[in-house]
Amino acid sequence: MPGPTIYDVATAAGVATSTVSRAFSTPGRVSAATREKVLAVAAELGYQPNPHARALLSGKHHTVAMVVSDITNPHYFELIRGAEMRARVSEYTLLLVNAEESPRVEWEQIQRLAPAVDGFLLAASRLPDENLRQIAVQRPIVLMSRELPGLASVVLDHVEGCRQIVAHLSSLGHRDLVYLAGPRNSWMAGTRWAALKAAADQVGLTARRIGPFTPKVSQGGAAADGAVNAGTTAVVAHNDLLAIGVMQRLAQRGLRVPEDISVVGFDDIFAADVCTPGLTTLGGAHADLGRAAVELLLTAGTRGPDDQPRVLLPTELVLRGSTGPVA
Amino acid sequence: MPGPTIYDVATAAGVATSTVSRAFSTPGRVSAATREKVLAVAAELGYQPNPHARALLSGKHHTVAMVVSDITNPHYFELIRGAEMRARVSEYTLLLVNAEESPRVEWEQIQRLAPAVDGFLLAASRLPDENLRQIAVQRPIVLMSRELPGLASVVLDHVEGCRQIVAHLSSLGHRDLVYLAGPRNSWMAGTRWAALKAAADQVGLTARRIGPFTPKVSQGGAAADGAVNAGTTAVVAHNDLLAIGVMQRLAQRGLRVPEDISVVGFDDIFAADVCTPGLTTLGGAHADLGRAAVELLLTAGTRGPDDQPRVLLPTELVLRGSTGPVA
DNA sequence: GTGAAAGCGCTAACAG
DNA sequence: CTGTTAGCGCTTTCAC
Repeated sequence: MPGPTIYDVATAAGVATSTVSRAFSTPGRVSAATREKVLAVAAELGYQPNPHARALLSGKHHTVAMVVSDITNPHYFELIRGAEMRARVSEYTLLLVNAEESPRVEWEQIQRLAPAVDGFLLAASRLPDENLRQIAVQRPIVLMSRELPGLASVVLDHVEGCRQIVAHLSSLGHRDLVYLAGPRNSWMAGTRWAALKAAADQVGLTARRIGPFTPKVSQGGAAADGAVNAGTTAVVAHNDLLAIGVMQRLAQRGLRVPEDISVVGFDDIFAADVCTPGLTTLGGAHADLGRAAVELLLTAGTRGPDDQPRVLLPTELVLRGSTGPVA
Repeated sequence: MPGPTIYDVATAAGVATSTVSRAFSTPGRVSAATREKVLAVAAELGYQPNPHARALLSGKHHTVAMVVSDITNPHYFELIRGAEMRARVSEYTLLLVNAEESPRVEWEQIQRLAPAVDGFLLAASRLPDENLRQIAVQRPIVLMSRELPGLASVVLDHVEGCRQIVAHLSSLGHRDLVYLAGPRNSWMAGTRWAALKAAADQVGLTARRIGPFTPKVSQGGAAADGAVNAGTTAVVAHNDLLAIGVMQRLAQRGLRVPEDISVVGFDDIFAADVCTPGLTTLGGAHADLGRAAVELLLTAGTRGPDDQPRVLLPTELVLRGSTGPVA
C-alpha cells in the first residue's frame, strides 16, 4: 500500500537517492541521460513524491486552509470556488474548514492546522481582533469580508455599494429605509449599516436599523413583520437569504413587492435571479474575492507587516423587480 | 516562525522527547505528574504537534480528499457540506479538489495527492471505470453519485425516484415525457434515463430522450426548444439548473408552465423553491450523501475488496407548481 | 555529475 | 515509568 519511495527508484535505476531527488527537484543538476532514466523508472514504478516528507524539511506545504464561518451559507460557495480555482493554478491544495459560527471552533481548528499549512484564508471570521493578530504572527493570513488594520484583507467596496443602493431608492421617491441587521459579531453587518446610514444622511433620507437577525430565509418572517411595523417603504436586508424570506412573508401578508414595499438584498446569490419578483441586490464578483485572497496569501512572503494590502473589489447593484417607485 | 518542537518542550520540561510524545499520544503511559508538567510547558510554549512528521511515520494523515467533477455546480455544494461536517466530527481534514470536468485533471490531482491522504471521495467522477479500479488499489475510495461493482459508493435511489416521477406525471394525465439528457460521460445521466424509461414502459407512457445538454441554466434555451419541437406535455430535465433554464425559455416563448407543459428537475437545489412556478424536482438528503461517503471512507479498513458497500439513500419527489394536469 | 550521510519532527521499539 | 535510539521519505550539504 505505501507506494514506492526514492529508495525503490534509486535501486531500480542504479543510482543514489540523492540523484533521484535531484532529477525531480533540480533537473538542471543531473546529466540528461540519468535524468531520463530516473524519470522513466519512476514512471514505471508509479512513484509519487511524498508531500509530507517534503514538507517536513522544507517547511513549505503547498497547502492553504480556508476557514469559513458558516459553510451552510450558499454565498460562501462562490468564495470557496474562486479560492479553489486560484490555488489550483499554483498547484496549491485547498483545505476547507467549517467554523460553524463558533469562535472557539474556529480558533481550535486554526491552531491545529497551523503547523501543516502555508497560510490561512479567514472568511467572515467571528474571532476577536486580538486573536486574529495572534494568528498572524504564526502564519500569513488573509481576511475575507472583514478588515483589520495591519492585516491583509479582501472585501467588496460596501461604502460605494451602499451609496448606490441609497441613490437608487432615493431616485424612486423613497424617503426612508429600514436595515434588517445581520448578526452582532459580524463585521460585515456593522459595515453595511454604517455605510447605509452615512449614505442616507448625505441625501437626506431617514435610515433605521432593526434586528439583529440570523440571516436565513426562516428569519425573514420576523424581519418582515418588524419592517412592516416600523412603517417603511423600503427595506434593505442583511443578505439575499433574509431578503427572500422577507419577500415570502410579505406575499403571505398580502403586501405587494415593490408596489407596497421595496426590498434590497446583498450578495446576488443565484436564487436572487429566479425568485419572483427578481431581487434587487448588491452583488460583486465573489469568486474574484476568493481568487484575490489566495493571490495575496501566496505572495505574502514578499511584504512586511507594515504594508499589508487591503484589496477593495467593486460591487455592482443589480436592479431587478423587487424595487420600484414609492406609491 | 517554525513553532516549537518536542525537543524544545523536552528541554524546557527536563524530560526526554519520547516522554513528551507519549504525554500527547498515549497519556496513560506517563505518570500523572510528568504529564501535567509536559502539557503545561507545551501550552506555555505554544507547542503544536507537526502533522507532517506524524503522518510521515504513521502513514495516517487524518485527511480525506474530495474530488468534485465541477465545483461550479451548486448542487455539489451540499455534498461538500455534508462531507466536511462528517469529517470534522472525526477530526479529519477535508481537502477540496476541483476536476473541472476534465478526466485528465482529475487523474493527475488524484495521483498527486494519493501519498498524502487517507482516501478519496470521488463525486460524479468522469474517469473511466478502469481508472477508478486502479485508484482503488492504491487508496480507499468512495464514489458519490456513481456506481461501479466492487467499489464503495453512495447514491440516491433513482430507480424508485424516477418511478415516482413517472407515476406523478401519469396521474396528471400525461401520456409521454421527454428527458433532457445530461453529459455523455455522466454516469448519472445514463442512470436517470434508464430508470425513467423503465418506469415509463411499465405504466405505458412514452419516453423519449433528447440531448445531451450541458446541465446549466444557459443551456435551458436549446433544451426547451428541443422539447417543444418534440411536441410533448412533460419534460424531465437532467438537473434543476437545466430545468430552470427551460422554464425561463418557455416563459419567453409565451408557453405556460404547467398549463402547456410540465417541468421536472433533479437535485432540489435552493433555487427550485423560489423560482416561479416552484420547480417539481427529485430531491434527497444530499448532505447525508456527503456524510455517508465520509463514514464509509473512514471505516474502509474494516472491509475486504469483496464486500464494498453500496449505499442507496432515498429520494423524495418534491411537488411544486411546475407540474400540473395535462390540458 | 554523483554518492554518502545528516537531519526535518515525531513515534515506536528496546532498554533500564 | 522514562530515556535512548533508530528510522518514516525526502532534500541538502559535503565530498569525491
